[in-house]
Amino acid sequence: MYAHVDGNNFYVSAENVFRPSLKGRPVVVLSNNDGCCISRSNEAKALGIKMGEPWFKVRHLEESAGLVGLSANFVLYGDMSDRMMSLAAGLGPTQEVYSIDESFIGLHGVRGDLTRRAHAIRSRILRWIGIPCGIGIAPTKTLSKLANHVAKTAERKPGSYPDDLAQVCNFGALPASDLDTILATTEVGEVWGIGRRIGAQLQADGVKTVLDFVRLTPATVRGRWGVVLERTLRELQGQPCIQLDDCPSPKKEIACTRSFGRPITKLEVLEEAVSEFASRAAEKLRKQGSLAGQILVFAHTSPHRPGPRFSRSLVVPLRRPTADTRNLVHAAVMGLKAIYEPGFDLMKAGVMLLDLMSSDVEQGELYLGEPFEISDRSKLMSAMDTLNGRFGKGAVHIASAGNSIKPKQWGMRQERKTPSYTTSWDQIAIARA
DNA sequence: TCTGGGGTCCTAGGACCC
DNA sequence: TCTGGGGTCCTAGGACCC
Repeated sequence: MYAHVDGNNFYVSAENVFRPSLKGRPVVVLSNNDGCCISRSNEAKALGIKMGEPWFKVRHLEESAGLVGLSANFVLYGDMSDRMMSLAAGLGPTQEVYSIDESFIGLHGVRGDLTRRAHAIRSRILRWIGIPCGIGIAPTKTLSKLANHVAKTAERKPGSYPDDLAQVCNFGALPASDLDTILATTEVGEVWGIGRRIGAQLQADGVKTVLDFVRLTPATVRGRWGVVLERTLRELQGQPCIQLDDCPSPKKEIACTRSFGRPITKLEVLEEAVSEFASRAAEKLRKQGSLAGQILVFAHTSPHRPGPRFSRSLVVPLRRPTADTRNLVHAAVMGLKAIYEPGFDLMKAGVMLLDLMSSDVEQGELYLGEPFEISDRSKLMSAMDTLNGRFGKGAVHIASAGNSIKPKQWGMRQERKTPSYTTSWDQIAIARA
């Protein structure tokens, strides 16, 4: 048995904890550059605001409907997530943290009434952290996510499902006929692993509900859509195919990319941005103990704006695998210079580290220039990481990433950001009696 | 004026090997 | 008329997830 736990409207709920006056109002949290809505309160959903909807299209609702738009505060959300995950872990012996607001819990060996246990954990998370959660329980991961969907929908839209399934929904405790009724009232597109494209194809074939889908045969599904969807089908039929992954393997690629707050045309400014992206990516790389064999750099104009288009990328092989910021920045800037052309309003750029490998297997070399020791290089980098950890991001950085005296010309727009209530001493929340 | 960022996996096709 | 069998590696593109 598996449980799936996730926070309702997670980013908005995290903001609500520190600004209770937002409760009951339509609130959205915006992506970087205050671009799109990436989390919506129930009231915002009720206004018809879609996931990913551009802010400029819904902004008029500030006046007419009291809509509140907040810039994303990922530091706050990350910290609230850690707290929520540690409580969710109390549900069973193993946990897979699947995303910032979701985890799967393995329930193997857990005795007693699972539904009651889940309700208790849910109350604890609400009381101690302030985040409302949904919990789904079922024999497979895919079914547990679906059960959670039912738990949430039953709470948000009374009458859509039996009321007693609200907040916590345990498929394992349901008679088969009740489960069929639930599957028959749930659209096939709600299933984890069925996206827009395949959802539309299934609909066109007359497979409209989850029950319709579950009644197909694995062979049919495999023949038409492949092994991935076959696995989803089997999971829905109750056959576990996706293991709990409680010890995630290191990333195979690491990216750092950004849209700019305004168009950039000058190479010098781009060089600063790309240096910064490569530095950030290098930090992530060292954190997971890897080396990169190649680095990709790209820049492009906005796909939404008229005018001449530009979009280019280049993969720069590194002479030898490295996690040294200086090598990675150098390679990224060389790549940028090779693809750059003047005369375009560039709106986005980024780097990706590719061909990652463990730093345990670093290959030495015969080098006929200045001799160096591998360990000296990593000492410098870990000194940098330690300083930045203690004194804040960018306290020590590479010169080509710009300096703090001159304001960044390529920064993001973030006009509505809330304080880092839980992670910064000078922004800590103050309780008043 | 204005549209995010970061990942994974699978498949097909081409080049190349013996 | 008719054109082997088995394999690897790489890339691009498509689909999905949050």
